[in-house]
Amino acid sequence: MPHLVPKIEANMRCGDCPIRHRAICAYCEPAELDQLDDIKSYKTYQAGETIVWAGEEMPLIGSVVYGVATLSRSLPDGRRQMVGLLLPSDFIGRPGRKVAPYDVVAANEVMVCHFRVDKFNNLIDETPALERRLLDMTMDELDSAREWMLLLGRKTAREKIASMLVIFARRGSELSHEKLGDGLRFEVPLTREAMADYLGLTIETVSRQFSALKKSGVVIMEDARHIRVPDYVRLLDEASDDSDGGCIS
Amino acid sequence: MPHLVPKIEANMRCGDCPIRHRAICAYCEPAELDQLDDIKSYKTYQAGETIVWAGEEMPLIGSVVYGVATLSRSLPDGRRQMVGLLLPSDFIGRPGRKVAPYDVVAANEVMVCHFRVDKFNNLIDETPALERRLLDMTMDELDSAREWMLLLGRKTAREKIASMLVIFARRGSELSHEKLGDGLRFEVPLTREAMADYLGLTIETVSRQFSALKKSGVVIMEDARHIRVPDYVRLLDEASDDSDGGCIS
DNA sequence: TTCGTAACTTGACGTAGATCAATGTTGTAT
DNA sequence: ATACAACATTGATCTACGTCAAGTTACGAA
Repeated sequence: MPHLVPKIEANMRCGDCPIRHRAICAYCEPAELDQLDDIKSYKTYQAGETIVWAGEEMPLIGSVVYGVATLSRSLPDGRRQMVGLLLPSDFIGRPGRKVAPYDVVAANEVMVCHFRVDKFNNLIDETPALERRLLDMTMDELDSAREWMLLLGRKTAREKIASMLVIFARRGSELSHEKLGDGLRFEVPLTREAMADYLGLTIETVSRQFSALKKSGVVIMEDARHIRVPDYVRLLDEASDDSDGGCIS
Repeated sequence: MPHLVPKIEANMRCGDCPIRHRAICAYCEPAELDQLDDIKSYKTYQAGETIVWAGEEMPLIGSVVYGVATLSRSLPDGRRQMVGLLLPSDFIGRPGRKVAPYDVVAANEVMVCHFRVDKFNNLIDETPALERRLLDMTMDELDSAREWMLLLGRKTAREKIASMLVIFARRGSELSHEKLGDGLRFEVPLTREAMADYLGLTIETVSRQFSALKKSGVVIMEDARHIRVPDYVRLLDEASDDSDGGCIS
């Protein structure tokens, strides 16, 4: 499979890392980056591979460098809900935590920057820049989790799909450095099943709503995984979102 | 309305505060508590009163001292989803945030320990004990938000009600210092409407599921707001929860 | 090229929970 | 006591989404 993944070497230094300014290390000084360099290593996972098993010992602390990973929980009978989507620069793990509460699964090929768990736990206690960054990232995560609660509890299937597409559109425009707007084209980085778990729906409903949005002309589907949005505001409208990517902070 | 609220004076010192060891101040030394004392004041709100309006300037940073407050978001057409329940010691606000993203509404009589916003923002930058506590609390919140996502996305109405009752039961046994177990009696601190918003249901469904749980003998309803649980494990079972209040951390 | 499998789509039908509409209950003000 | 309003319950009906069951499509292996 040919893929457009940045060429990242196993020996890359933190200072050259593509997520340097958005990840846990964003507030670090060069000297602090050196310390991170000493305790990190890169590892890639294939699509579908489980990175962390819920209920087992937390094997890693780290950051997503590229790719998309999913965070999910299950009920005893197997019903499954995704509780987070990990995009490049997102943090995996919780300092001091022994047991993983969620499954982390690679949706694509994913590269993770691993930190040695014990070393990282020590480092974060001594490095305010790391702790502060983690606080800010955790609060952002909490805000998105809460926004997702609104989606799960109150939105219709169609609104759920549209909301998700807005997220993918934002991510796509970030990756391609294109401005969000009409005629936008982007990839859907999840299977129908993963999307169903993300949205609290079934595969069939996801599929039907895609077809419905296509029929209404809100999206044009090049294939099952590639979408074009002729009218971005129309899509936002379908999502029934209040604030359109407005003021954060 | 006679109520069993602790006698808390407006001039109470942080060292005497009932939430001293669980709130944002939990890790503070006496000298740091003195600093908090200087920038705080207590205020009470009546049931139904809005403490913070979503979209307006964030008027406060603080902690719930007693009572229950709700955190919620709405869609433009009025659909409403509660995204958090604020119990004693829970923190309100986000350092540095200018605009409130959620409504905060008192469900009962609520006392809040207000910090002066600008002073608190300065203090947290200088006080690792505060920042670390906020990080830990925020991560706990994130875990509960994600657990709630599982509930909203995948649980049936009956499981949702049972899960909520487990939360109330835990809170009740905490307040009364009784051990969780059979024959437990506790108060439901929310109206049917607030519960519906919490669970992503309608009032009618909430009411019907209460009746159904009553008919099955899972709960005994003394009145609409007071519940007795003859068999606590049975209730846990109805909630289909995986971990029964097991290992946190 | 054909086969096999995983991902996806579509249709027919069933159902949990929403909606609409009374009715009952509780607490407070008069 | 009475009246009113907020809160809660219950019933009848509707519908969005789930379930079950065929098909397609895409794609890598032989």
